[in-house]
Amino acid sequence: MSIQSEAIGRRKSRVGRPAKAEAAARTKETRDAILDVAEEIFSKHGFHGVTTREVARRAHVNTALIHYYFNTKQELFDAVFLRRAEVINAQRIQAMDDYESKLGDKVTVEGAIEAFLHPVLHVLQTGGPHWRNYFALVGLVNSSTAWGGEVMTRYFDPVIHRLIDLLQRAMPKATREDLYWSYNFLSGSLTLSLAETGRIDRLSDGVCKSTDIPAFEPRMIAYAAAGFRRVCEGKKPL
Amino acid sequence: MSIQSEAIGRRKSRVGRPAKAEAAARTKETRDAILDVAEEIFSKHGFHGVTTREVARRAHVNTALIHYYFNTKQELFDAVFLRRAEVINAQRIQAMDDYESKLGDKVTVEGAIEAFLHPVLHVLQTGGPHWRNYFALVGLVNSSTAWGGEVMTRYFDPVIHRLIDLLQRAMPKATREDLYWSYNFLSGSLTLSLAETGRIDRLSDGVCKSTDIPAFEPRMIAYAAAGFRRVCEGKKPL
DNA sequence: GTCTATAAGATGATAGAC
DNA sequence: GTCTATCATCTTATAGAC
Repeated sequence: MSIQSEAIGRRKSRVGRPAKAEAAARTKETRDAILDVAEEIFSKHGFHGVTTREVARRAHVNTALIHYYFNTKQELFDAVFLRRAEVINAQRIQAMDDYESKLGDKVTVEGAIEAFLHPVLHVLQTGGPHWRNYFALVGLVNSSTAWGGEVMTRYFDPVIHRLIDLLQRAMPKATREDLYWSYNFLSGSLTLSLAETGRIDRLSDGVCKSTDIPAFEPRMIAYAAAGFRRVCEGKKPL
Repeated sequence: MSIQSEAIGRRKSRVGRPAKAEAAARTKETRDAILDVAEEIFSKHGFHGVTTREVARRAHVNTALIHYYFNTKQELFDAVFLRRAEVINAQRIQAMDDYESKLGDKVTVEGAIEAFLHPVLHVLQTGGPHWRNYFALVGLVNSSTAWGGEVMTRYFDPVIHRLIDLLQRAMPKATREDLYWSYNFLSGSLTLSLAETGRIDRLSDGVCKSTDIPAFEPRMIAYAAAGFRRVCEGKKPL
């Protein structure tokens, strides 16, 4: 933000700078308002279930501004997806690097999975509704035949491969095939929970709440770790 | 089909019946052609990503016929979802009933999950592309915030509760909360795989194929059963 | 049951004033 | 940067002939 305004300010004399900086700040506010609204309704209704007019209306912004800032609806969608992916991916890579640095050859399946999951669950619990909307969108995209394969690959592959490498170190005899299949099960469990459809709330008649991260996290880690171990280093044949 | 044509035939004399039967058969063919096409493209692009014109075009049918047979686009979608749900749900309930009758108090976690999964995987492998499309649609709907909670509850709750009861019998000390959370993890793993997004194919660089049921089934059962046991009857605290 | 024609409205996107 | 006005097209759905 300050970098951008200084770069612009350079063209004019010093007295022009505060005004420029204010304008740049307002630009960013408008852009973010559009992104936040788009994120929310894309996560509920998918790409085709959202109109640029609806985004504009809810962001209290003129329809033409959507195209001024993002050109097309598709590019708006991509911008929504990318914005938080960059942030969370860096955190997850960092968490896994830190964990491996600390444990070395003593990395465990539980530890690896926790390092992989925790940044997501932490921001879900403390990051406010925007992050909840974002991860609901990730959950939806991940299960979509038209988008899931390509988009998820584009944005999330490096993080996944970091996890697979860690797990391979925890289970040196595991085959790549077993690791990838198991990861697919983990991914499904995680993204369905992120989608927060309220399904488990209805199914359990209120016993479980889809937004209850403290109930979710330890169970998710225990369930996935036990599953990985059984598939990747099980004594009995499958 | 034969029941329907006889019911219609009753109104006219015997000579009218062959013609009536033929007309009824053609009606059913047209209806099914529309449903099959709708199923295919709904599963790829979701409710809003499909137009009734596109369904009509691909089914080689006039646009007005969509509305003649199904009234609205929403009712067409519901008909697509219901058609195979009835078939597969009956099979799954039957498989779990048979399993419990045979094993009685000796039901196992693996056995219960297999009875729950196998009818789905069997029809996926032997039922042709229509069933693949159908389950991809179920996977998409299950992760959708707008549809997932309500629609899945409406169509699939009885089957799930039958599984939970079986698992409770296999693990008498398990709490409802642990059972429902674990089921949610199983559900995510299953529906992501059903969605067949090609994600695992890309991620594993071809080592795993999302359509490879014989590779999927034993791993899925082993992974889920180990997860359930760990969460629902784990000795160590989570 | 199947067709043509069309209503009635929404949609993504742009041009051009300010 | 933000607005108004508008284009060209597509959408669901229906009326009415055959």
